[in-house]
Amino acid sequence: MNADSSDKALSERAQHLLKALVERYIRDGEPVGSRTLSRDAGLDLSPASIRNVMADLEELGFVAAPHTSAGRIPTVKGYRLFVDTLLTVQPLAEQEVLRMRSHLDAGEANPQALLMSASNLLSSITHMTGVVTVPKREHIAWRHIEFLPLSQDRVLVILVVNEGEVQNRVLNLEQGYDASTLQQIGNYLNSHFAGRDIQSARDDLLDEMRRTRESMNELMISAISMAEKVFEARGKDDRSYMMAGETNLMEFAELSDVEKLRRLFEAFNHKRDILHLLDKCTVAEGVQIFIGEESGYRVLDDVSVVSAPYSAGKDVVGVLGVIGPTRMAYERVIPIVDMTARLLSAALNPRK
Amino acid sequence: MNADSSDKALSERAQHLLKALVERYIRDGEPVGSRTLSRDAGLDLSPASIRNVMADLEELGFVAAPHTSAGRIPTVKGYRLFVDTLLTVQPLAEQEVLRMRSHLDAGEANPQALLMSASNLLSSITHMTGVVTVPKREHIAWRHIEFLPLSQDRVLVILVVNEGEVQNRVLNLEQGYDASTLQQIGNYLNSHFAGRDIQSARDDLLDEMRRTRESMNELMISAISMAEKVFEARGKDDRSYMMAGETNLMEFAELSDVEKLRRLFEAFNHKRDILHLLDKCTVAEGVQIFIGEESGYRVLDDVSVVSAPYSAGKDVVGVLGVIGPTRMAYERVIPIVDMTARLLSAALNPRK
DNA sequence: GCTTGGCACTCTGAACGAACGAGTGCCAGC
DNA sequence: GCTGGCACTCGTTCGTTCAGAGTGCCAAGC
Repeated sequence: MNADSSDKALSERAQHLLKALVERYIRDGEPVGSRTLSRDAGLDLSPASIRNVMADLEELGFVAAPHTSAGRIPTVKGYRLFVDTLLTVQPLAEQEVLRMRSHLDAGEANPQALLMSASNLLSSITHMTGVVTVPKREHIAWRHIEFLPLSQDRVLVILVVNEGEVQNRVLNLEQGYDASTLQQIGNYLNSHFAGRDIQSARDDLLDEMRRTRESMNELMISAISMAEKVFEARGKDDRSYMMAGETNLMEFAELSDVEKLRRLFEAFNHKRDILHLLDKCTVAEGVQIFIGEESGYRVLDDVSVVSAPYSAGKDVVGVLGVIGPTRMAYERVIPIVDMTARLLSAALNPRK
Repeated sequence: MNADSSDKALSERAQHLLKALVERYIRDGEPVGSRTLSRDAGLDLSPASIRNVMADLEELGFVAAPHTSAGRIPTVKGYRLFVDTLLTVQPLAEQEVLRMRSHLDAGEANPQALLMSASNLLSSITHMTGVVTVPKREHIAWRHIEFLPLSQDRVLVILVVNEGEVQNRVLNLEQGYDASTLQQIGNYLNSHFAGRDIQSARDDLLDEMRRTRESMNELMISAISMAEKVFEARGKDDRSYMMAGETNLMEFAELSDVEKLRRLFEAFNHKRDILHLLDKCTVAEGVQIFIGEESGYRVLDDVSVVSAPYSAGKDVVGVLGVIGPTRMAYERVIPIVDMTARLLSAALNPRK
């Protein structure tokens, strides 16, 4: 009917058949032929009629045939239409939500452990790879800093921020400090900055450093330089993520190429590309999906990413998601990712 | 000559040929035929003679032929003899040692980072997987404990032991404590136990708990219970390891079977088997090698583990090593593992 | 008595073609 | 516009063939 490829004019029937085809392909992983659809789609059409529709769908780029005498498989464009408008999301059973909640709670109040737990949850119930970015907060609240002398010129700095996130680092100094001096520095910093935003604390410190310069007592200079180093350290490995279930991906037939797997796993290790992609999801409202090449990263050509932002308080602070083969059960994965994001947000929310 | 299979009586020539065969096979990865050895082994023998020797070696179980018309490949027993008595270890070049040392030092004084760095070093220069167990010390020195209130019933405990190893954990308590009470508990514990062995500190605490029982003030009881929980936490994830370069293993042709790789990677994640194996190496003097099935763990049937214990001070505290295909360049890997263990020991040694 | 050339034999892997099955595209008829 | 029919196209599988590599064994030679 429509010779040009304006997507709007997809007939009711074509949509229904595309949906049936995608669902079937996701289930079996094999190209779907016209005979199968004739039996399966519930439209009471002969294979020949279906072939006509298929020819249209192929011309419009929604499906493709691996070779002349094979059935059709969805293209990325086909998957996209499917998840955007055709897919019927299966809401999670009450019981399943409870199981997820209990998995996340599990007594572990430590934020790091909580993220790991969420990642594990995602990977275990989807049988794919779960990923959770480390929260990136606009405001990081200074809680406590502590300096411990290790030896003559080495000092251990422990910085606690937010709801009990602990960072530590060993500093090599030119000059030695005794325990009580370090204690004083710590006390000074804590009394001034506890509860405040760490960014502004940093600015204040730098400001003060500039203003008073020489006249400043030596204690303060060391305090600033130490605190500075801690900020730096925090800035660096801030953007990161937790992953779980990487090996799950090795069970999928479409990823049985060792070379592709290697590249994928290396991308997981280097984190950069994955982080860039996930960062894009921060702005989205709810679940966001990248299908195959849509992500724009070569290594992710053969997988899809289903992600959702999560928040702590009012602000979106991170993204979590699932990475799996393009041929995944989206109608199941989407609500799972969505719910995990909600549960994690709830767990991170300072309940009072 | 020797019809029975007593290994002692391997002729000089047989040993020489076995060595040549193993070296050749490690280099090329293909079964080695008699013609090749005739050209290559420098023995000036015809292929026919070599075939005779090969037949003997096969009967004794040192080599095997994948099929009738293929050359021979070493068996596990063959590799074993090779690494035990035939192999000529190539000492590391001075320059290489320096590069390794600088990689390890890299300014990072934090013990955790140091271990990771060693693991990375191993994997990057061998192109295989590096592993370093977290140190298990006989004596863990209590350095500092700190209690921070997070909310009404949640307290963050930070425990510092040894040379700046920081552990933290969030405790959920029935009863609330205010900041100054927590401070007092911390002060009490630190003044009593700083510098002492953590095991004995624990015993003392338990002792004291038993002796004074009711009469004990509430502060102390909470101190003990908190400390106890920290000990527990420490005990649990104590035995662990750092790994690097897992993906390197995916480049080896002999490990191109995705299913095998999956099992191997899952073993890496579960840690249990690998830890058991590595623990065995603690007792060994120097470099210890497990070839294929020798390890006794199915998942490790297709790989070899080259390991060496490392120490801090006088005590052996951990093991590091390399995991790679059975067909690896042992003469190169052995000195690398050995040197890395020495360098790490040196870096961990409290230099004064 | 060890070493060696010769020779028959075995096995793998690649190349080839035939047979088969699945599925398509197209056309003519309803 | 739907449908049955038919020719056609591929991929897969299977058996066959052939070359190559390497062995085992035997008999001759030093």
